[in-house]
Amino acid sequence: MPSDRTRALILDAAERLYAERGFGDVTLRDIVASAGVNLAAVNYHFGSKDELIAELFVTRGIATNRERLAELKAAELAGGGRADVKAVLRALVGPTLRACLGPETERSTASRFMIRASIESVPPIRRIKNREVDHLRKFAGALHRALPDCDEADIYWGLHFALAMAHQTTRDTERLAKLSEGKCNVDDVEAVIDRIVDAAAMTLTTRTGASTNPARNDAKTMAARRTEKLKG
Amino acid sequence: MPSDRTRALILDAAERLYAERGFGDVTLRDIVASAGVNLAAVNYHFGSKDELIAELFVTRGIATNRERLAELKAAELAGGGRADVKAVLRALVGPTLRACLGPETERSTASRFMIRASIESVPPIRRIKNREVDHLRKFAGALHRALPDCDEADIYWGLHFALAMAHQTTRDTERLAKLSEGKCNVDDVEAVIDRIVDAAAMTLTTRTGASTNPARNDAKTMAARRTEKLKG
DNA sequence: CATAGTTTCATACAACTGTTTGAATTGCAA
DNA sequence: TTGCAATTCAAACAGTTGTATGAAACTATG
Repeated sequence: MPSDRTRALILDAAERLYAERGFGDVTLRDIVASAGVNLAAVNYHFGSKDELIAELFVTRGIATNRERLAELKAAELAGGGRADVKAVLRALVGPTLRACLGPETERSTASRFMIRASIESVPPIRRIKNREVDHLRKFAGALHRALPDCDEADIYWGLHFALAMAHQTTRDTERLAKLSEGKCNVDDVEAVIDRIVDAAAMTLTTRTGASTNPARNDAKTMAARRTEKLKG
Repeated sequence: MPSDRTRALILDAAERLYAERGFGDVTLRDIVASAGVNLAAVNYHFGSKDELIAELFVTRGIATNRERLAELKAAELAGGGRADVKAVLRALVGPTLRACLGPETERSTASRFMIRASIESVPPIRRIKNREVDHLRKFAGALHRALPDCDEADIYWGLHFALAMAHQTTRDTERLAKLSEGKCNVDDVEAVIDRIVDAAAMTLTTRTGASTNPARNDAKTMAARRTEKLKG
C-alpha cells in the first residue's frame, strides 16, 4: 500500500513551479525544496524527471479536455442535438481562458501549466501531444454539423484561428496591455471570450472568398509585392 | 583591425541551431562545433552566451521590423498617404509568414530564429523585447488612420488577433496539417496570408457588438455556464 | 627581422544537472 | 515484540554546462 502523500506533494509543487517559471528554469532540486521532500523521492516515485512531467501533462490534459467536452455536450443538448457555431467555439476556448485570465487569485495552476506545456516543447510532452488532434476532431465534427455547407478546410482553419487567438491571449497579456496602455481590458474574461468566439465564428460564417484569393491584385497589394521583391 | 570572420561564423551557426532546435537544447559546444571555431571564441567575441543571443535577437529583429515598415510605407504611398486596413495588416504579418512558411528551401533562418525567440522566453531576450511595442504602435496608428471611427481598443485587439493567428500558424503547422489531414494547404503562403488578413480585418470592420457582450444570455450559453460551475 | 597587439587554441575550472546508492527510518502484519 | 517491506534520507556520482586561463599562432607595423 503506497503512501501517496509525497507523490502528491511533488506533483503540486512541480505543477506550480513549471506554471510560474517554465520548464527550462526549474530543477528537481527546486521542486523538492518547494515540496519539502527529499531529492531522491522524485526518482523513487516517478522513475525520472521526464516521467514526472509526462504524468503531470497527461493528468491535467485529461482534465482540461473533459471540461471542454462537458461544455460542448451541454451546448448540444440545449440545442436539441446540434450546437450552433459560437457555442462550439465557446466550449473550445472558454475553459482555458476562464482559468488563465481573470482575477489573479482565481487562476488555476493547472491551466497555466498547460499553457506552458503548449509553449515550451519539452521532449516528454512532445511525445504525448499527438493525442490532442483526436480531441480537437470532436469539435471539428460539431462545427461541421453546425455548418453543413461549410468547406471542410475552412472549418479546420476556423478552429485553428480560434485556438491561436485564445492561446496568444493567455500567454501574452502583457504585450497587449502595454500596447494598448490598458485600453484593452483582459479582466472581463467573458468579454474576451466573446471577442475571440465572434472573430472565429466570423471567419466561418462570412463568405469572403479568402480561400480563393480575391482582392490580391489591387494597387496596394501589388505595391507591397514590389517591396517584397526588393528584400530578396 | 578585428577580423570579423570567426564572429560571423558563430552568429550564423548559432542562429541556425537556435532556429532548428530552440534555445534550451543548444549548447555553446554545439555552436562552436557547427561553426568550426574554438569554444573560447564565443566568450572572446561576445563576452558571454547571453550577449551572443541578445546580439542575434537585436540584429534580426531590426531586419524584420524594417521589412514590415517598408511594406507599410509602400502601401501608404500607393494609397495616397493612407493605406487601407488589409494592406496594413498584410504589411504586419506578411513578411514573417512568407519567410517561415512556403517551400522548405526558401525559409529564412532569421525568421525561424525570431519565432523561436518569441516562443521561448529566455532572459537576455526578455529584456530587449519591450521595444517591440513601439514598433507595433506604428501599425496601430496606420490602422487608426484607415478606420477613423473605430474604437481604439478594437484596433489593438485586431492587431493582437492578427499577430496571434500569424504566429500560431508559423509555429504549429504540424497540428493543423494533422488535424485537417492535409486539407489545409500551408504551402500557398499568399493564400494563408489572405486568410489571416481577412479574418483580422473582419474583426475590425464588422460591427458585431462583441465588445459589449450581446448574445451571452441565450440558452446555450447558460447551459455552458452551468457546466462550468460544476467543475469548481 | 623584430615586436606588439590581436586572435586562436587546448585545457582546466567551478557550478549545476538528473540519477544512484546504501543506510536509516517508518508503518504494519504476524 | 519481531520481522519485513515500503519509504525517506544524506551523500556521492557521472555528466554537462558556461566561463576563465595562459600559452601558442597569427598579423601587421616599425
